[in-house]
Amino acid sequence: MVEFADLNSVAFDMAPIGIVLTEQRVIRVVNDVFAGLTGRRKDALQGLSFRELYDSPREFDDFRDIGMAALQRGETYSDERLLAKQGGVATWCRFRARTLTPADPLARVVMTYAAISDVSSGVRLTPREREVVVFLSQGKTSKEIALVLGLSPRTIEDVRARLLKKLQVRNVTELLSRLASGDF
Amino acid sequence: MVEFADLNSVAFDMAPIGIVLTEQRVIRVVNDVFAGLTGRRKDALQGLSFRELYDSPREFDDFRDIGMAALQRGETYSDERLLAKQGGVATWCRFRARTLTPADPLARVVMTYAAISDVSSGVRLTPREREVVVFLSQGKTSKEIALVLGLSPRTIEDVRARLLKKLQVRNVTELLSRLASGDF
DNA sequence: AAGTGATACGGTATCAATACCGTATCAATA
DNA sequence: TATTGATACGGTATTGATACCGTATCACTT
Repeated sequence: MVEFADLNSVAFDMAPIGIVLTEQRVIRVVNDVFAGLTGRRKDALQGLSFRELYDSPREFDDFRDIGMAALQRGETYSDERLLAKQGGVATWCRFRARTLTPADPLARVVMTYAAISDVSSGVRLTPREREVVVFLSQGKTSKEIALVLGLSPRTIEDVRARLLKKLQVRNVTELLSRLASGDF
Repeated sequence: MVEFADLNSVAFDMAPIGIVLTEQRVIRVVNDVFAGLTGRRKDALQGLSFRELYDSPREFDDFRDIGMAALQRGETYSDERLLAKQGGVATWCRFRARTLTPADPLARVVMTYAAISDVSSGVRLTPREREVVVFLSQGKTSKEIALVLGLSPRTIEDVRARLLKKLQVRNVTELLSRLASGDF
């Protein structure tokens, strides 16, 4: 049987989720899965600024402002975001962050990235479909959605049908379940 | 600055998700967050069978069968499920599992639990309700669930009705939506 | 100029889900 | 002992969802 310290590092590296630890936004530790998400080698990530992983400096700064309040309160911050992969491909991720130093939140942060779906290889939804899927995820019926959008319930059923066909599922609950688990 | 090995274990323990490594379903390694999710001490979890974390042996066995196929293919298995906390409170989690030993999947598994919401608003779900809500979150129909559990579809509809009444929602999609957003 | 995909809407048929009615067993407990 | 809650099942009625049929407009692209 493997010894305890070894198992710890195995659990860290093989956890089915990307993990990265930064100090003042400089990458100090990553696990194998995170390296895979970024399409870079582990040693290439060491010491790299987190800025390099975003497409634009603005995206980078956005998070610094958005997540800061939660971090200072010692809470876990979470959202969904794109993680840039080398080669232009992006991965849609559930992102979570927690600081180890609430007084100076960015001094040491542990972040996780759970891949939801590859936007590049995924199915493209139309604006109307994206609009409706939000109402569907709130448990609204076709009639209720039609009322809000000022359309015929029949039209909402059309959008539902298009969504089910595009994503190859049998009902809306399965659609939402697969969206949440990143099957698309 | 702290040395590398230390940072690794910090990243492991402070990652904003629960991580647990099991060997033949016996808990070998857990991080601080997982211990917190279960309401138990880290040392109390060491060596414990995973069975102890579920209310009934049936709930325990359910997963073993459901996730096995994906694990054998070396893929990450994921669903949403309730993790029982000591004291009766349950936490709705995004669950992910990956085996390190595809030939004998349960020999060594790393699992993560990302807390979605505490079902803590005075609502207590029964074992059967918890069992069924997992299938519902996968978009399964009453007939499909009845087949798997060896019950009448009529009985599954009873459980559905109890869940809707308990959580004061009008349909299953709304139930799942509120679970996912932490409204309970 | 023709074709394609998205939008919007109507009808209809079928299946699933929800909401009631009822009975019955069983375990816990007041 | 009586009651309560969970489980399990049957019937039935209504609403919602899904799957087809059709037409039509509009923007965009071959």
